[in-house]
Amino acid sequence: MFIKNLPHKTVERLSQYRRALLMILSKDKTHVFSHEIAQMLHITPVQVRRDLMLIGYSGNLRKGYDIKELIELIGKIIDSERGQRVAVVGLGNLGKAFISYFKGKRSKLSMIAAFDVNPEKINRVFDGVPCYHINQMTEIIKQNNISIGIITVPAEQAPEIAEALVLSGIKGILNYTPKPLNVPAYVYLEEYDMITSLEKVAFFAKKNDERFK
Amino acid sequence: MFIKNLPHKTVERLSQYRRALLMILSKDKTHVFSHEIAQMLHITPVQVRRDLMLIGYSGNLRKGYDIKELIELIGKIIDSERGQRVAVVGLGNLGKAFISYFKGKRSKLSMIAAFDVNPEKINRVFDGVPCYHINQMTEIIKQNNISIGIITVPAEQAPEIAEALVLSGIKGILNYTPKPLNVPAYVYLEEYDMITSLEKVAFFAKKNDERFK
DNA sequence: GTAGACATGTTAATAAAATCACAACAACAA
DNA sequence: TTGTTGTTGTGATTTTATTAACATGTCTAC
Repeated sequence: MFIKNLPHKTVERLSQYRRALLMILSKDKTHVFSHEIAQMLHITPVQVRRDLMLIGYSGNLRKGYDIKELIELIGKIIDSERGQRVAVVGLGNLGKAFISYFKGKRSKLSMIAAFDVNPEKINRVFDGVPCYHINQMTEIIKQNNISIGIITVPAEQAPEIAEALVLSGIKGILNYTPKPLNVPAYVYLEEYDMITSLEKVAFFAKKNDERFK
Repeated sequence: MFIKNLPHKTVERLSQYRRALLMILSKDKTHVFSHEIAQMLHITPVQVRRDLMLIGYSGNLRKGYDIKELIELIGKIIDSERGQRVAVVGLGNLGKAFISYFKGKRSKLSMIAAFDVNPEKINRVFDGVPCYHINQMTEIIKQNNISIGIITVPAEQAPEIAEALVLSGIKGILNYTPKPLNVPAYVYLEEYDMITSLEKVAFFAKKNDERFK
């Protein structure tokens, strides 16, 4: 399903809507109102309705949105029909954390492999995900048609890893190192840096504190 | 130092500018141009200049910006003069990852404590940070005047932890669980969810792939 | 039926963020 | 002196994201 130019933020929220909806599916409810979704995610009902409008979904005026239908539609939009395979590069604490978080989330994304250089980790399975030596990365990525890579190695190594991923034919990279990466335009890159986030919190916490004093 | 209403994104970038600048301080350079900073972070030079304008810093027309001065000024703006103390709640893989990342970053933020319920972790020190039982959280937070909390516990427990943090007098929370939290307005809350990020990458990777084919 | 309560869907308005475009200026070379 | 180059600083514009406002529709109560 194709919808032209879905805003970045909307894509993020769709992912969250889906998860929230999956959580309430169990509770024998079949429909949900925009204000209920909004409350779960602490955003406004208008925001929810606008997002759903953008993906062309219409709810029932009296009953709200059909939960199952909506979950399915979101899937059609954000998931790739044939699924996408993911690998984590760097099986340190963060790599492990990611795999654990990921586990059990059924979806079109599957975590196929981890890569590391530590001999104690290689050829072992962590939380269902096998770990290989980084030397084998290109080979395994191509073999398994892995299209998304998550970088959780030490910062200095990030650029070479990124380059290798790109050469292996990866389509998207999620970079958790503080080192900004350079990738060609046909590879989608998302970067997140914990320290920046923390400093941001620190700044606004301080500011808030002054304001409310 | 007070500057009214610095945009969120600018605050994030200031943190990154500072880190980038600290990295090049060593290399006997004393000045830097906006396009150099921009290149390091993969943004535009205009963006850099605009941000610096917002914090009221003026460079030298011919030499660029004085690195030391700029680092200092950024510190004056985003750091709290008396420093801020941080605690991690949940010493699982993610909690550990955060502490490791944090280590060695000199700054006005200090990582004071971790909390967990696992007896094997309690009363031990991980990467220089002592771990206590969650029961002691309020007490230790107050004692040490900790003002920022990072939540890395399993999602179900996040709301109660958040509430406890707020009651303990925390001023800012960084929530890594997928559970959206509710906090009073005087507490600054930042949320980040790895799965959402991954799904976003997956979506745009897929889209990019179609577009460039 | 018809008024009231309460949803959705959407256009319009506003706010936040990024970019464009260019004036102003310093150093240098001819 | 005068042009050339390459920079900063910033008003104007554009783009992206959010919020307001309200028309429209459906059920319920009377």
